[in-house]
Amino acid sequence: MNRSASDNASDIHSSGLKATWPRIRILRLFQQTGVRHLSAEDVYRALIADGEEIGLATIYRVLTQFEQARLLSRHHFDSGKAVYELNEGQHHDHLVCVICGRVEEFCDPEIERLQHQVAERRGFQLRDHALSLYGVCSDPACQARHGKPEGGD
Amino acid sequence: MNRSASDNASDIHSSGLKATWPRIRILRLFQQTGVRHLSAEDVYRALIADGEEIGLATIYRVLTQFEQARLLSRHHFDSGKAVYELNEGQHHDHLVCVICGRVEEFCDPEIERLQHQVAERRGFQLRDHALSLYGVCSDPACQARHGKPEGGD
DNA sequence: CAACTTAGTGATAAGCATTATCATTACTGG
DNA sequence: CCAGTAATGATAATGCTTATCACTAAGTTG
Ligand SMILES: [Mn+2]
Ligand SMILES: [Mn+2]
Ligand SMILES: [Zn+2]
Ligand SMILES: [Zn+2]
Repeated sequence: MNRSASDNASDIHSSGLKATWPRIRILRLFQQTGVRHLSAEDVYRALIADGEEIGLATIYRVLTQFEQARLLSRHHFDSGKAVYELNEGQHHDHLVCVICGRVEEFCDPEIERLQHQVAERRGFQLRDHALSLYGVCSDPACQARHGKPEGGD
Repeated sequence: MNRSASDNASDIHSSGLKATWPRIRILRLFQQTGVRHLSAEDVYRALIADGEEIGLATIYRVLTQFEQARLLSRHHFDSGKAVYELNEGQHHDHLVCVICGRVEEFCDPEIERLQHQVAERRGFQLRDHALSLYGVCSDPACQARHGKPEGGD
């Protein structure tokens, strides 16, 4: 389950990047299956808390490189900051709790199919899509703040 | 089809806001059915080009107020800046051309239904959702830049 | 394994969209 | 028309992200 530092180095190398210590530590952080979705700031804090001395600029640079290398994928939920997660191949979309921020993942093949159908009908060559559902999660503490059903637009 | 300044004033009043000149002009701009989806900067430029002297801060403030009043709705496509459109009641989602930026609207009741189903299964009280499809639109100029099918995440 | 070459790093400045501040202006109700 | 308060506009500040640049270290070569 846990991968070694040299495994990480290989992954980084095969993306055409030097296996530097910051990159190894950042990749390892995403592989340590804790919270899946991390912002640049989250990554920074986690590494600082772990005794590393890595600059925030490096975090941003490496996250961008890892995204281009398809090691990570990026999402923009409503928070205003980008979040990254380990790219493990299978596509999925997200449910985000508007109270506690919890993120759940789902994949609905029928929704995927219908999206392609919509694009095709309009003559669009589909490249990507973003689907996020926002609501109140099943946590009683979140439900307590009475969740009214979907409102607007 | 075209509504008068006093109609605009009524809409603004019934949202509990003073019918000021900047607000009337901003609302009118969205009602002049041209480009539906405008950023704060777009609105600013359009009004300046029309001889108005309205501050950018006012644009931002009024757009936020109009969104809260449900006169406008806001979206975050991949551009990094928020865009607003007239809220005419019926919900819809968006297809965005990654080459020319054109925005087309669609509404697929089946996708909507499946979204609710997903939320329900997870015990989420659905509040809102954002679905945007990104691709190359049917414009030959855009198609010319060979659109590969959907790639990633 | 040592010098070399160049990419990578970290501190910090800059950029960009958006929001806060505050003195001045202008709606609106009376 | 006037008072009172909300709104405006110039500008500073914020928050996230990217650019700059001197210094460091990964990888390579002999
Ligand atoms: Mn995910
Ligand atoms: Mn729209
Ligand atoms: Zn929650
Ligand atoms: Zn196009």
